Amino acid sequence: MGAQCDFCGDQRSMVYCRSDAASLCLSCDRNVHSANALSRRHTRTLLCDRCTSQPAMVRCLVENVSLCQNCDWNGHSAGSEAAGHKRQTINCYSGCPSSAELSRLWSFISDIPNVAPEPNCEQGISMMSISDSGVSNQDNAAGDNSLLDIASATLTNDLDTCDRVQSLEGSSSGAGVNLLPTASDQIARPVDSTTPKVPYTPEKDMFCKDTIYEDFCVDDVDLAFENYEELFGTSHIQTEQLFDDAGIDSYFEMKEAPAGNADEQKLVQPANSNAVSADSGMSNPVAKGDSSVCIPVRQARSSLSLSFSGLTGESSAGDHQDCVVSSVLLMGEPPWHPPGPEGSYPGGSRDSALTRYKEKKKRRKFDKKIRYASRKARADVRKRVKGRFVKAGEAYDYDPLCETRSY
DNA sequence: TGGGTTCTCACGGCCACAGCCCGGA
DNA sequence: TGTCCGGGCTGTGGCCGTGAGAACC
Repeated sequence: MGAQCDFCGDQRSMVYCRSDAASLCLSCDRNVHSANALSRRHTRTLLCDRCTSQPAMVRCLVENVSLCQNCDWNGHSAGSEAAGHKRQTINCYSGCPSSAELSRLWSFISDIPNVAPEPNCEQGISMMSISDSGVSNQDNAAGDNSLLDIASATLTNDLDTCDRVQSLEGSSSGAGVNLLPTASDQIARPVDSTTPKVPYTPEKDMFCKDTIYEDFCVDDVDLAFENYEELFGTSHIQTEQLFDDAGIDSYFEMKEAPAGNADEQKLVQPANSNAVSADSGMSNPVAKGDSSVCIPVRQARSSLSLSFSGLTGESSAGDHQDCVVSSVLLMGEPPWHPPGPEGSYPGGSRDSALTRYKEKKKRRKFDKKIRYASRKARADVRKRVKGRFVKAGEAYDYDPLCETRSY
């Protein structure tokens, strides 16, 4: 480390905020991200110990350093001495966690500075959400129905996932490149503050212990799907196209197909693209509690890579590293898929599901990519008259902040 | 079956202004 | 060659007007 905090310029920076593209010390992190509800939603993670400029994705347990994707790959490439180093993924968080909470989140960090609770951040840890992608010290409270838990569970039910984990443990490039855990399915997955905290059992993720899918809650998934949209910018356009290509109806038709084995389901899937096959992964019965049927992770992964191909040059490595999509695509069920035995639609619920989907799609702006978050933030709070911006200090009929009128 | 009316939806323009971009000093 | 300055341009969200298409009579 050694980089100074971008905010105060005084303290050593420790965390990286992708939304702000800033390295911050913990104190400034709390100050900056307790300012308002929007800033509290920024997901942060540790700073890479090696380059001190990128968000860390994994923790090398041997070298005891946090590494970003590039440094990880560079340092643990096949053939290198460190290729076999055991690594753990590093959690993201949002909200305003205290130093104690961060200590629990990052147990491997011994020198977390003490940070006083932020009075503006009334909920503390309850406000905080942890993006669990591999490591946490929290016990896995059974029944905590978190999306990420489900995502992890989905992975852990797949033998391929074991391969994946092993590949993470071993070489990060070269011969193992095909099995290389993409940023999308390997690393920290930010979660909106509204998403429940994620309990975690390290053994579960790292060693593919059995996991069950009880308490799968569609509401959680809905939340996550919103997050996915919110966080993903461009790449979700692919997702829309994905649905558009196959058509949402085709998806529901697929879901209504006789609940046979996976092969039968494959037969009724639209087979026009790999992207659609990602859908097939999403419709996999894994989340129904059938641990005997697993998502073909390699298939899903290849689909993921297609999805990510939509990232433009403007997308930073961090965009890849956010990879909420992994949570969504790998979690076994589409976000609007209702819970219930066999995942079937009771009479009439198909229409409601379709309606919900359409409403969500309507709310979304798939074709819009925010290029300048600062401008968006300003526009979000700018006063208007009949939708038009007004000069500062002039009469307005709409204030996004308080929805009051000046006259 | 064709014409008229109504409704829904999509799209673009408008507004202010911070910050980006780029040319010139 | 690098830095600074200033002017022009860009992009942001909500509302409204307009046109296209669907639905109905």
